[in-house]
Amino acid sequence: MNTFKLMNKGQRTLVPVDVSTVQERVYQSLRLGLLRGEFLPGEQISIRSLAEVLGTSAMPVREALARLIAERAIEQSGPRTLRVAPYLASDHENYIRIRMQLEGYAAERAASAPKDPALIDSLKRHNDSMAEALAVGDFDAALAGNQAFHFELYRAGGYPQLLDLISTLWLRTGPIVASARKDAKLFDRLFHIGFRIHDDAIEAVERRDRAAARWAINLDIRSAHLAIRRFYKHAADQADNEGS
Amino acid sequence: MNTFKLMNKGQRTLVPVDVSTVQERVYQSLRLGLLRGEFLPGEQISIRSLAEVLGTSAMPVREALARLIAERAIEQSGPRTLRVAPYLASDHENYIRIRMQLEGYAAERAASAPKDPALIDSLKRHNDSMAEALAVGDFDAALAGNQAFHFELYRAGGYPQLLDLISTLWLRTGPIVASARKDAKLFDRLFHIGFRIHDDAIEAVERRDRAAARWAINLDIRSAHLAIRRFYKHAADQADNEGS
DNA sequence: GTATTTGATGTGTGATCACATATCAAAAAT
DNA sequence: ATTTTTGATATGTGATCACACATCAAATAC
Repeated sequence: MNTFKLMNKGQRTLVPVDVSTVQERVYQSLRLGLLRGEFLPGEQISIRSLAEVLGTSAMPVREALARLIAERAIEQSGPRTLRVAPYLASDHENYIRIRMQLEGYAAERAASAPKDPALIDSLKRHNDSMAEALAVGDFDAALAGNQAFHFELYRAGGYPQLLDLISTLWLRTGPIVASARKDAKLFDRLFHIGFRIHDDAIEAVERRDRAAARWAINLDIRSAHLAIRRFYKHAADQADNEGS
Repeated sequence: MNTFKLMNKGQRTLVPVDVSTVQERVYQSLRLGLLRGEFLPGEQISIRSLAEVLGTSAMPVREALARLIAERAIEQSGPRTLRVAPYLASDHENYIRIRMQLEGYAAERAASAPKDPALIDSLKRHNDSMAEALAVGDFDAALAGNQAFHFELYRAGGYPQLLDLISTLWLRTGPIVASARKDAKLFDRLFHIGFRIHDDAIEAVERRDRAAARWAINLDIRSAHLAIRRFYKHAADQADNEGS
């Protein structure tokens, strides 16, 4: 008669409980939105408006935003105002340097890991999908492909904690990068260069060349940074001209 | 006539508003508690109990904990259970490697910055206060001195964002480090070694020797790590013996 | 005596309300 | 016509309540 109980107890130990709270889904939704550029840098955020759009009450949104504030993806610009972190040239440059340290290290670790043909295949696939998306002008898919490539590589480094830190950095700079799509020509060129650098990175991992892997990723980050800086500088100049 | 308006617009940009909400004070309080070792690794956390102790309602505590969860200082171990991140040897080792990348880089930047006698003085003062605290067996003050030394150094690197990342890493590993105080002998030796390494770091900064600064900080982190690993290994062995 | 059931207690989650205050446009006074 | 005042609206913050569920010990049934 206690057969059932034993069964229950036996399978109870580590069943990955899928308790998906409303707050969690709101959080993931906002996170995705930030990475896909659905929020502009500096854009004001309202708890109640978001709650209405997402079809929940204000409570889960409030908590999800609290988490995003803790990750510095959203900031409190005043006593009663939330906004997406705006673009600030010097801040962004700081983030780029930090990202080079962290992501360069992750790439280095990925290249040090035992050779994994499946990884190489997967990286190539992500990079190709990025190029294909670019060919048809689908910037959303290109961004997703780029992100998938990078995180697949970093995941191979084998540090969940490092991956997590890098994620929050991407979350902070996500809206800034994604907004650059407004200049289609620049965005297109940026990703074409990225595609070639990714190829170098894949080759470096294949050769298990740590230094080359780090170098490639750092070049990728830096070149993207330069393009984005140019974009915002251009936007600022244009705003000045209109203002005068 | 628009003088006032222009002034307002000019100074509006970065006024550091001091709206200290209850939530913020709760958050800072919990943060300090974590860093000072008032919570044990793996300890269960209850919103309502904390609210009672802190003399607030559950609401601010809930939000403060949400932020700490986002920073991975507290984790959700089950559907309805919060706890301080427990000690896990491999996880902690990962954090150590990441800290070496980030804090080593920060030290490097501090050593690259223009020479600043006030900084050197301040570093020496923090390091001495750590040694003095140690001499009278005040581990709380020693921990505080150690922390002050490190963050003073990193602050000199000039990257607020980097400092922020390092802070969250310290928050995650804080309870683990602070708990090691239970082995007074080990803790004492750990800090004595730290004192000497800090001296090397100060000297490196004085000479503006980036490589030496990075090396010293990395040695500091690594040696602390080894001591702490030994502490937890010893504690686990003891628990095994008692269990047999 | 032992195994099962039950019930009290404590947990995080989410909804709803009251509140102080920031913002902005309309109205009033100069 | 310009400046000042005012009032409506929207904001985040915090308190309180209802709820579903997990845990554990006491009570019950075997």
